[in-house]
Amino acid sequence: MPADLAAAPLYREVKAALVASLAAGEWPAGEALPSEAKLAERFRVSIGTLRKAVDELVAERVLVRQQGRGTFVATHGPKRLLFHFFHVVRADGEKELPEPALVAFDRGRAEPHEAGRLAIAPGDRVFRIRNVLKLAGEPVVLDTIVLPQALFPDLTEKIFRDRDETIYGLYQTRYGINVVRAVERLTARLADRGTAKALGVAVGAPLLRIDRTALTYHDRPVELRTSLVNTAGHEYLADLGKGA
Amino acid sequence: MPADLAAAPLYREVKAALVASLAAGEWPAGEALPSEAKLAERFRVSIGTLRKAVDELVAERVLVRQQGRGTFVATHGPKRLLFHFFHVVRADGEKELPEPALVAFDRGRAEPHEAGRLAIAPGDRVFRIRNVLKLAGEPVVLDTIVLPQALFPDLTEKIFRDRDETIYGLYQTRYGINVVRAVERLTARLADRGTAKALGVAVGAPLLRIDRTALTYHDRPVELRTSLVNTAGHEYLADLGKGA
DNA sequence: AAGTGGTCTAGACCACCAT
DNA sequence: TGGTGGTCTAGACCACTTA
Repeated sequence: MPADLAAAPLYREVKAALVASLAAGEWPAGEALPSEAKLAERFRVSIGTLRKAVDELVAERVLVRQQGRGTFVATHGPKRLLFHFFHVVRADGEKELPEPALVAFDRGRAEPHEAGRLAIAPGDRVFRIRNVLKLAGEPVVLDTIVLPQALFPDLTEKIFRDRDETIYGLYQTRYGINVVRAVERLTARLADRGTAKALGVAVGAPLLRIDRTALTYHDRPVELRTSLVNTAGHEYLADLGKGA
Repeated sequence: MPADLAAAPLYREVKAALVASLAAGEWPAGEALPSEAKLAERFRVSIGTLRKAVDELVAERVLVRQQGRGTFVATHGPKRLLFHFFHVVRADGEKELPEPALVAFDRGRAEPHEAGRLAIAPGDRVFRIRNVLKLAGEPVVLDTIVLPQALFPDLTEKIFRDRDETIYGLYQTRYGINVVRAVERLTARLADRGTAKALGVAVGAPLLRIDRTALTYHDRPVELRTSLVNTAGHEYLADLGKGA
């Protein structure tokens, strides 16, 4: 009997099954998965094969292993934010946790270009949230977040403002939406009046613009974010070739 | 007998030994390494352990495996350039190979800030090379490359201009210098007169500035490159969370 | 057909954590 | 002490390339 033409290796099937369970919320954020021995039994594979599947999810930072304790769904704490989702650092290279201040929280409709990137229909309801991020007390980044209301049904300004965790942490713990990846597109722009005022720069000053699409399992988009960064004293740090 | 406090796993030692051999040029660019069975024998480890070491080097794109053929030192061809070291894409997302045009080739001395990043002494001899990169026939990027002369002893304008491969390919094949990683720092700047002319934009137009340090084995810096990008029709694409 | 990397398994032992 | 992940090994078999 000929082999399947596009037969995926067993460990990929196991990985896909794990991702399906994760996407279904079988193991909530921070929860321990069953032990590797039990998972291997459940999928009827050897422990080596199971480990290879988990290895890949650990490399993608979806899962976290802790020797002696178990394997966990990675949580969105300050460390993960700083190391993997916030690349603006001081010009001297020092990393610093941004301090967000809510500027506006509105409801609206998705523009066509937003709808395309969010995989929703133009005109669908969205939240528009605006934040100023301070670094060392100085406003450096102006963020505009666009969220499909369908994914965050009961979100309110109060909930957003009173969260005691990171923004992606809120998505994860309250809405079961786990951001696992993001794609960023960077361009240079000139500051308009509103932005100049918010960031304390001159109109026409050069700004770094970051257009981010945040994705959950299966590369489903869940958030759009535009960041305007004053790079007078900060820069965007990218590391190529480590596995990116 | 107590275990070593900071004992590295065997496969890490094997990996370090492989990197040492690579850095020493034991297997030149594009050459096949000995088979996994032979390498396992050489390091006196099981094939599984040897494979784990090679796995990591493959993930870092230092080595390339080809089933049925062997394991090779990764070469710097157009594909590797496009996928891992050149992140400027058209605004519609299409990737395109840049076409470089040499603008200037000079010898000079390292400025203090350059010396720091290149791990050489201020005043050491360097090459300064300026390129304009065209995309779809239009000038989009102005590159300034700084190279320590000590690492590229016989480099001349003619050699640089007449190469029939990528720039990193030239470093690799002619000088045995294999760029395996790069760190990029991005900021927004306004175009000065010279840059505006080279890129065909107005003085004061916003440009994306990329400061890259290219590294070889053991994170030794080998090249500094400053790119000024006209992001009117292009953008810098970064993928977070895939392993970056 | 011979040689290479790719997958899968089974089991032993170690290091770490909770109790 | 028992359970967890981490390492290392040995071997079988498969898929692919080259000649």
